[in-house]
Amino acid sequence: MYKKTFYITTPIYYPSDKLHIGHSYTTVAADAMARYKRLRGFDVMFLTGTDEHGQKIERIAREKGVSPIQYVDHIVAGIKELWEVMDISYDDFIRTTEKRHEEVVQKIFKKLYDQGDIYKSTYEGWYCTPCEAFWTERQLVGGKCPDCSRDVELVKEESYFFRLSKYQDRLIKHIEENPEFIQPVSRQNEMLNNFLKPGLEDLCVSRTTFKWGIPVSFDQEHVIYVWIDALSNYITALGYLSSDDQRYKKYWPADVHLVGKEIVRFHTIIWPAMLMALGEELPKQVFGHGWLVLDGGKMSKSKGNVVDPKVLIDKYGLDAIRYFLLREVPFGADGNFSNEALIHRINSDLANDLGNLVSRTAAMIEKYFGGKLPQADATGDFDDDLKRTVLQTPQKVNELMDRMQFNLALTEIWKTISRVNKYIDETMPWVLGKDPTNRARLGTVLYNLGESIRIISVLLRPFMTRTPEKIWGQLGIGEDSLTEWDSASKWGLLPAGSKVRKEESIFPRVDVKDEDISNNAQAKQPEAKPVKDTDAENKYISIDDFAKIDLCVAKVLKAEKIEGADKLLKLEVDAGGETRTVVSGIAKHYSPEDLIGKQVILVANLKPVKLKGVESRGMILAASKGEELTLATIYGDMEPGAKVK
RNA sequence: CGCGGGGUGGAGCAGUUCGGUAGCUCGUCGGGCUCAUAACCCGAAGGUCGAAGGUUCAAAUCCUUCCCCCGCAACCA
Repeated sequence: MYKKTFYITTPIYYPSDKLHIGHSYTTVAADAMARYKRLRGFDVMFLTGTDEHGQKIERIAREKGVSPIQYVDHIVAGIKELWEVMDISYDDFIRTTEKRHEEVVQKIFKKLYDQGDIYKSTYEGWYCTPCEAFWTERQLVGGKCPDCSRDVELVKEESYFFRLSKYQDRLIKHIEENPEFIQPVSRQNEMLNNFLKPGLEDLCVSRTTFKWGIPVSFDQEHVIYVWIDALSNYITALGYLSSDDQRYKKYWPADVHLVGKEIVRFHTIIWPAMLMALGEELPKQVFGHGWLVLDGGKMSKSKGNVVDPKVLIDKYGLDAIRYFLLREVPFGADGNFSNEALIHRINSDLANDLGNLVSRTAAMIEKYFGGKLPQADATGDFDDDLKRTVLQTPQKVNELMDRMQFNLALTEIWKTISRVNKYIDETMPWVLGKDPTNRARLGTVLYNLGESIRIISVLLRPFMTRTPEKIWGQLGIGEDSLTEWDSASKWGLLPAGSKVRKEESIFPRVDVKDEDISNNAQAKQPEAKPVKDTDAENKYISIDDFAKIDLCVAKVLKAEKIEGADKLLKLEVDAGGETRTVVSGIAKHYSPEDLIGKQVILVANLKPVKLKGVESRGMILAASKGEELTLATIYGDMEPGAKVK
């Protein structure tokens, strides 16, 4: 039988370090989509992998005293292990160091060269010798290397270029005629206005400054730079230009490339242009999702605030993490990641709503019917409304999943869970249980609960990989016909007489007191930057360094103690047209009423931080020695907001 | 004027396309219930929708100006 195909990819990750929760986010989303499509009957191809070449890997390997391939082998093993732990159902994992990839990349390069889409020219850039890195004019920070802040020199290098500019007009046309191509739409405008309309420059696609890459087959001095090497993974994995291109014929063009918003550009400009040059079809869609941000700031290795998914899974369980990632953030927008939010989701959605629903239902079937699912032959009030709500859910979930709105799909499922919980209160089975004449009605109520839970469990299958089976275990479901996707649209499949057994909670509540809910619980302290300046230079800061600190006069409007903290006061200050909340550790020295109306000095651009659950935006200056402390203030009156320098 | 996103009850968000009772989740308070994981159900309080102007019978929504936050600026999902 012919099945419709569905080809979905994640980016190939750069194995310079362990992956963090952001990579998991992309991959879990792709996995949920792949699972959903499989359940809908598609022949799915789900590809992920690693982008293993480049100067950075070469350098890190050298620092560690191993060969690049040894280094990436090690990291990639860890990545595969992580995907194993996260139940990522990828169909293929491509590594750019594999022969099947390298050979085809060389062919692609040669082909583009032969047809004139790649030409040799010179590349002019700023070179930092110690870092062995090229930078463009715009990348430089104050004319210095953005990595090490040392001087750079202008260097000309022979290089191959791809005629990106040639495809500019066709790209613009394609994007404008295919609104589905770039999702969400906001990214489409960004690409058009920001990059395409102003005009594209030809792209440098080879390097001579490092060796860890795929050599240009006809010019051994050059290795192929990231663009052609990495992006082409989406077709080399399918056997494009190889002796066996069956999978390419079957699955290409991709239905969706799932990418983080920062690489939308490469996937919607460079990659399509390459495909146009090759005369191949373009992917149907590139979906750029947002980021999980931590403490309002981007998660990154250099900031040292990365969250390790494994730690979270060990602590809270895989399905809780998968649920959180897909539920918490509208797919496409940025969202906050915090342990606090995670625990909230686990407790309220998973433990209280879903877990508890399963528990109370199983407990009642055990209690009133000895664990044997009763018949449903005494319908009554609320039944129709319950069934209608439950049976409407699959269609809603389908529609939302087709638009990759994971969070909304889950919201729909949880609305249904809520409806089912309400049904228990409406029908009050514990009251029915007291009067034997109500036995048939009680049985029906419990049957309806069991059947509702079955349908919910089926709908959870794309998102959660362990929980549905746990539920089936408790409801005595063994047959596939009761767990297929389509079975979620049919009422009454669960056979009476099924053996129901209350087992341990599928989602235990997390005791918040035991947890460190601060966002930094999972974050490493940023490593101290190696000192690069000489001692003499370090002793002083420049006027520019000082200028980074934004000090201003602020007037205290409100002050109050913070519950549960003996040193902290919560202050509302007027910082000149702006009211800020600042948490200050001065409660032992000042009482709130002392402070109202006082003028203080505020460090206005200090990174916000949550103290005892209150977000503090800034810091009040004070002088202290030992136990003594006194606030810094202004000599005379000054308007709030006035700069201090 | 580099580009983009955002500023809505205590927290996190929806609503802004095509103006017309400001909605959801969590939290708080009150009530109900006791089958269940101190869970579940019902109700209530709480918002000058970043600021100021303008258009309009009517603005969170349209226009103008401004302020603040975040990100991007040739490979950090």
